[in-house]
Amino acid sequence: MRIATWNVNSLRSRIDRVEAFLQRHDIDVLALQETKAREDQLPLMGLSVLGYDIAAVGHDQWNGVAIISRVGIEDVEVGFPGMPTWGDPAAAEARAIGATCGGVRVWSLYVPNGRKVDDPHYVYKLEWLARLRDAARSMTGDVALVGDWNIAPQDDDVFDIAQFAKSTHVTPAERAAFTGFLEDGYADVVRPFTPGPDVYTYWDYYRQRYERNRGMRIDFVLGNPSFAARVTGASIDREERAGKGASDHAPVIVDLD
DNA sequence: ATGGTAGAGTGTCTA
Repeated sequence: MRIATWNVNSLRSRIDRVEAFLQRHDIDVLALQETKAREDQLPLMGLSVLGYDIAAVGHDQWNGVAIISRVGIEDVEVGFPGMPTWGDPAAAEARAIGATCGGVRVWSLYVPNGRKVDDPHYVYKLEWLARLRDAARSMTGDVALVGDWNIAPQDDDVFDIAQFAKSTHVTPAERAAFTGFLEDGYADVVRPFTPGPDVYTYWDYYRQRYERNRGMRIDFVLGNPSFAARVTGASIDREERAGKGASDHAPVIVDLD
């Protein structure tokens, strides 16, 4: 089985790229973030023609997560138990969706950005991660927590750590939150197959960051022990970020036995 | 400190 995660930065504006990606890589399950679509704007006809079902939670203008699967979508859950809200509850809700696909429990996660370290959104981000960790501890079966974590766990995961001195994504508190999942038995199943430095999953649209490979590694697949034991390979589809009409994130792909 | 780009949708907000 092949599972992927992708911050697509609008599903409707990039549906052609999504369909091409699914076919190019023979994807069974695709977790999406920043779909920027309400549920009533989904599903999209082309996906069902290709044999995929979709489960989604969305919002008018931003956020939005979805899971696309051709191996079934069962026990769909919007949000995880204890997930904090912020501002518009509908927007806050549209950051996590879980489903069992082909026997694997997949969570598509869009971790709050945090904005600035002195912004209340940063506190919200840390609280959100703490509650996710609590929820993840009691998840059973083969579990994958996938998506845009908005954390660069290592200095090598950003193009120039000096430029992030006063920024979110690299603070000790955010990195400790990420490490907490590892302490609980979850593993980054992609990094062993994609050794860095200078291996990224996101490049800002500004200043030709992709062309100069000035990016960040912030999209991860964290698997619990039984999931991780099934992983046979992983890759980052860096080429998907190239050219006109690309998302600012590249898809991350994991193979299971 | 600011601005650069992109997507939601027409007002700015979010990243």
